Amino acid sequence: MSEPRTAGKSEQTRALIVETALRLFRENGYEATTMRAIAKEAGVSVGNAYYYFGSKEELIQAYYDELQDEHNRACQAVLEREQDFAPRLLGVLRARVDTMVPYHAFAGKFFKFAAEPTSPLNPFSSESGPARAAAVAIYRELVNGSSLKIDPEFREELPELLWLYSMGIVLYWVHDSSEGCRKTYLLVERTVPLVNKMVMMSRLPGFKSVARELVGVIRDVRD
Amino acid sequence: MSEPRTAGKSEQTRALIVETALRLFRENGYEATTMRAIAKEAGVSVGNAYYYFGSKEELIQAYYDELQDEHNRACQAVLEREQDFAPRLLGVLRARVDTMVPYHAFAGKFFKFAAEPTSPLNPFSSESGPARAAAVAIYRELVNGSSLKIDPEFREELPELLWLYSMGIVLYWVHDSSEGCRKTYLLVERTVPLVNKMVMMSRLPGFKSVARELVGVIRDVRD
DNA sequence: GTCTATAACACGATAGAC
DNA sequence: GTCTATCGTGTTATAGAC
Repeated sequence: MSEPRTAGKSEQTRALIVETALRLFRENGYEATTMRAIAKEAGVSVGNAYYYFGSKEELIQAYYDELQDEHNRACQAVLEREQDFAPRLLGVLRARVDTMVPYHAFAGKFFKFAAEPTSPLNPFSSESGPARAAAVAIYRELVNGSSLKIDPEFREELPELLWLYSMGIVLYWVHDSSEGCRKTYLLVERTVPLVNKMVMMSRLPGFKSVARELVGVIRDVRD
Repeated sequence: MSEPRTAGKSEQTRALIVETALRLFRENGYEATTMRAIAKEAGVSVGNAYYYFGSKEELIQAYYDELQDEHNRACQAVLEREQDFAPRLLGVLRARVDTMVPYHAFAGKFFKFAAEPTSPLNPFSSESGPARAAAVAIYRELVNGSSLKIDPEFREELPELLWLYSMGIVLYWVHDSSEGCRKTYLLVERTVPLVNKMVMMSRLPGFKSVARELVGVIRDVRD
């Protein structure tokens, strides 16, 4: 019978490799960091690194997971604090940007992989399904915990729409070269009231039909 | 004095390399096609291929340029034929998808580079400035040639907004694995009436302010 | 199952000769 | 402008040790 310690050791090695990789990525950039350097710095062999991670790209998944955890924690605080829809949305999106900002310098290199349809890293892939579901769940909690009075069908789809909106913010952020990503924060602060206004308007007669139609489109083109 | 033929030869070699590369990309995919294979098939040395194109990635630019030309031609036909805003938009977007569909199999590999902020291939880069301006110009002609009665400030920004919308369609298309990209066509057909309706509504009192605010946001966060 | 050590491979890219 | 030779990289293979 093997000790439970064995599994612990394995996890330890895996974690060591990830930490080392992320540190080197941060210090020298993604492309300048070689698998040989990661292995050497972590004190393992190249073969061992490949035993745990099928490719250099796969190391990025660990970074995504870390980001997601961090964002989740930040969101819980926001959603406990705020009651209304707009401040909740603002807080969640600000938290999203906050967690990403420290990695802005090399996020672009990572983002490249997320953009590839065939990559498991892309947020629409089946492999990203659980991560995506977790992210959408935040927006569902955001919506459900607020006193938003809108069409139930629209309310059902709103979390996914908000997640898409957040992906748009991320897309802008990746390309934002302003100091401290000031412009991304500006984009969030200026668009949240707009989104809020449009959501509110969806109740008005004459706009219900637009909202309904929007729901129909989403359901038809969703994978 | 060198003959003008010399410059012609250079252009000839360059064109030969591009043609060969695009053909091989199409036949075997982007990643399976090596620079060695391109050079060999074109009858030049690897070093010579790199003399004309700084990287394998750079060969993709030629493909983009080709797509853009094709789309421009298709759009002229549409814009001569249609007068109203909605059919013009529908025609232009359908043409956009039409020109891309034959390349769907390997477009994803290309798209990856377009997503990288540091790449000259990305549509928001300064190197893409002229191509982007040409693309936005199509939407400007689309708007100006139609009898659309909207706020002048909003009208000024609408072409860029429509271009962004078209980029969203492209983004969806890249990930669309339905036969013949049926779902992308569906997305276009279902969202164009929605966009049209929202643009029309921007005239109504109570929505003018939203449209104005949107214009303000765009101007503030634009690079 | 976890790990080392080293060699080898194919590729993108570059150097330097002609 | 064009070539050949070479480099550095991600990745794989081999051949084992514990």
